[in-house]
Amino acid sequence: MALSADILRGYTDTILLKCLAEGDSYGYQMVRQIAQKSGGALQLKEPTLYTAFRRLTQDGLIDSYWGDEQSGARRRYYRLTEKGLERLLSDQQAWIETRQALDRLLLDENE
Amino acid sequence: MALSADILRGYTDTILLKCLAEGDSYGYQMVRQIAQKSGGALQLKEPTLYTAFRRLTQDGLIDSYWGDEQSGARRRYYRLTEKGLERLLSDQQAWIETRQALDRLLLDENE
DNA sequence: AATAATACCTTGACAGACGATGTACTGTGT
DNA sequence: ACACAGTACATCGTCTGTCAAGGTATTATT
Repeated sequence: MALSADILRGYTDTILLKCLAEGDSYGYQMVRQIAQKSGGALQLKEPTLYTAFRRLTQDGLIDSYWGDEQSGARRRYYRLTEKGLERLLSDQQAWIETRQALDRLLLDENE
Repeated sequence: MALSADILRGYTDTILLKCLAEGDSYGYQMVRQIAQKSGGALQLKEPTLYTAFRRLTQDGLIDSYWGDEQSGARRRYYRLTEKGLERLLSDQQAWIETRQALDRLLLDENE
């Protein structure tokens, strides 16, 4: 099973924030972390990823710095800001409420 | 709390199918039914609604007929088709899996 | 020397949600 | 009789997020 784009729309930002809450990371790695965590269900596409990074940076929810790799390609690391953490917490709460509302709207009463 | 647009994107169709699975209905009433069921969290907007009706009709998931109101404004009733019911069932299953994946991606392990 | 993998990034097209707006009829208060 | 709110239908144009396709550069493998 793969999660469709539209279904995820609106959650990518939160998914990225949560990912960074577990430690600084960089684009390519985050794609893999998220794929793994979702059991392969969510394969974030690169344009989606970098669009989100730009959005989150502009909103001051994350910032970034270049890693000093001795070998291999350069990496831009992203870091959660204080404001980003606050956003994450409120997004998590919103998810819990959304989940409950959608359960009521989509499923039968007795399940 | 109000569900934001992007969060719902991709679910409106399923929400409408589920609503019709409980009996034929018409636009205006469905908006109210859904608002009530979600505890006011989801106020479907009319352009969203009619765009969805067109989409679902085109896909053969619903069809419609004019009611014969003795008084009051005319109403276009919508009805779930066989194909629509099948889609609803698979959408419900998809939601359960999406919910689980998002739980893993958005929340901490111990909750 | 060619290929795959890692790692970054952008452009352009597409689809869904919705603010604004419009039509038409009914019911209510004055 | 008339204004106004409510019911009920519908569309246009804008905005936003996603992604297929494409591009650059470095390192590892064959």
